[in-house]
Amino acid sequence: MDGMVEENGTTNTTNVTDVLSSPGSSSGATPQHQVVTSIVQLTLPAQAPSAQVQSVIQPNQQSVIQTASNIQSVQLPKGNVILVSKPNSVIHTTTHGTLQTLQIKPEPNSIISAQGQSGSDDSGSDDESPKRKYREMLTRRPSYRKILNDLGGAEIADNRMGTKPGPENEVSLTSPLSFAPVIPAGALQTEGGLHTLAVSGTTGGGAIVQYATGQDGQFYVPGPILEDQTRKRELRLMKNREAARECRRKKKEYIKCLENRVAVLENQNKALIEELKSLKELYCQQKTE
DNA sequence: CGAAAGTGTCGTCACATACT
DNA sequence: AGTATGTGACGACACTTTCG
Repeated sequence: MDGMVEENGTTNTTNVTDVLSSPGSSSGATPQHQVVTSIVQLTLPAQAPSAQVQSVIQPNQQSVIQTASNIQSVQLPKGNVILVSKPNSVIHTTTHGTLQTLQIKPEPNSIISAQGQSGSDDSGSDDESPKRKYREMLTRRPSYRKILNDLGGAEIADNRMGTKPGPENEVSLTSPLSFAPVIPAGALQTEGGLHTLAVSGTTGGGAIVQYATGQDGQFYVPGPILEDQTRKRELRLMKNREAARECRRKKKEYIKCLENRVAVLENQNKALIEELKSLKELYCQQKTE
């Protein structure tokens, strides 16, 4: 990704026509690009059935498409559409030597479906109810996984780091219990001779433990119940540990993508400013002649 | 050089949401 | 309703940087 930013540092607008073309261009072999208010039309020449572009694409957001060879960037304002004249065309994006495929579907209403290398959860099961989709849009910020997929970073997201169980953190609850003398008020419930106790941890957490009391008043924890609770808790902690790692990794990736996006947009801005400057100079030159 | 401050990482908990 | 999952928040710890 970092490499991508550096590559994008130079924008050369002279080779625009090498990759992007409009359907109305006179020659199929020398394509051109056309940006119409909110629609970018692409036509791939017959000789070039696929063209490589780099992209920072997010649905419903201003997006950027750039060629792998720094040739051209096309900015898509929010809510825009890419039209490709050839149905079933494919746009490959390159990031760090890996490919992401954007499949252009022939249906008029389906614009682009992105398919990362992982090919995981993007199977396009559109049986989601509109109600659910609406609610999702309104209430839940997209997960990093989703955002990354949208950004084309799915191939990175699946590149998991090695996971180690971290035995030093696997606190065993099978050790002798010593909570009985410090039972807080209201934390004890009894049902059928079996008591449920809420135990507070040292770091603000807690656990629910069940135990029974014998005839001598001593309490004991039924073995199978304790084992089951311990096992469940350890399993939950382990899963959560993994989930936290994954979440942090995705968050980092997400931030990296955002930083790359900023870099790309800054470069574009710089190029546009330069272009404007030279056009102004040209205009002043012609005016004085 | 040692203490304090800053930074990064990790495990855990709590909670919201998704799923079954 | 119960369970699974994702993620923000928190505290602990290790490491680095800064300052006197």
